[in-house]
Amino acid sequence: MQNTGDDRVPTLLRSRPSWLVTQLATQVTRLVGEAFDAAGFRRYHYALLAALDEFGPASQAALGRRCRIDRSYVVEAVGELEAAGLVLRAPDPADRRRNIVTLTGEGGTHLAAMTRTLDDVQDELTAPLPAAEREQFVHQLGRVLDHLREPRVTGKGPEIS
Amino acid sequence: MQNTGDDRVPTLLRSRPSWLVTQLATQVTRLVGEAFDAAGFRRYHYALLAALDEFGPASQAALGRRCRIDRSYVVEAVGELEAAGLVLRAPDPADRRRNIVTLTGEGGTHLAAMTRTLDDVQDELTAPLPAAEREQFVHQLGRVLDHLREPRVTGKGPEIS
DNA sequence: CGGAGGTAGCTGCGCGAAGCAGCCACTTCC
DNA sequence: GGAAGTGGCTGCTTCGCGCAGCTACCTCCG
Repeated sequence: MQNTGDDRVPTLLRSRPSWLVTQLATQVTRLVGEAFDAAGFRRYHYALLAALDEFGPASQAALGRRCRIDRSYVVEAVGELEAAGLVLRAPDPADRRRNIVTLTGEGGTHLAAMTRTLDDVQDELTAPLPAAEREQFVHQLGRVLDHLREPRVTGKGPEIS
Repeated sequence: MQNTGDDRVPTLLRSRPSWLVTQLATQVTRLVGEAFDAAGFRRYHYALLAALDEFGPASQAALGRRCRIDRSYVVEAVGELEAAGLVLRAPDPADRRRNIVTLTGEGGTHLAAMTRTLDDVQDELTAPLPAAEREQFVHQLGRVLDHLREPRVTGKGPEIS
């Protein structure tokens, strides 16, 4: 096939962070998805385990808020994690609306394993960036994300640190 | 409500480019989507117009390749653009498989208008970054994206040829 | 010149992610 | 003790992306 420049991306797209981010996201989703598939996991499972590991047992609603996951998905994902023996789900005696979800030892093991796998993916992701820029790149992504999450910051002094 | 740190994101997610990118993408999609909705456009429409403007008339397949849009969507999007009078679609006399898509004057006008709107979105997006870092940010996104797009490595060989 | 293989346009389907609505049980606030 | 809010759960919808398959057509090669 003659090279007609068929795969040259219009600069009006190519130069836009919005386009780059969304394009990048589909590639990343694919990459991460493959890693999770190989382990029989899904993205949500890992997020929940990570939240449990870092903040300890929590209600499903709290987990959803922390991981930015909708309640409906938390129900399903926690159910699957429970079936796999990675978490325990028990009603909260102090508040009978709640289910307290707890990480099991096996859950911690799987979390650690998946963490290693995911770290590899991150390396693959940031490979083209010089090591010195990677940390900054992550930091920038975080700042931009935070900004979009709550666009009316104004004078809200005390951070939630 | 007591502040139990319910919205603190686990660092295992928060520190990962993969998570940040996908989260960011959903926010960006929402933002851009709102801008496009207000103009009765969709993302694809703009991409196609931009490609036509930059590279001139082209077949639908070439447009898809340039904008990273699947053929099936190109069909639909070009149809809508044609109905709106922003492009012309005519069979190529030299190759009757092809439809040559051409930007109309009105299409150019709409492209310019949407470009301005989108530029505002980019500003909103990169607002939290110091001006000096924005260009670098875009550049980094581009490099990472290019890297993921052609990762022909490792003897894994999902044979394509 | 005729068949093989590739390309273009088009239709249709499936997947993953996100989000909303509504229901019931229960807690909390007034 | 009533109203409002929260937590768990089920169900539905939307959107973006991508693949499979089909027909028409072009090109290459024997």
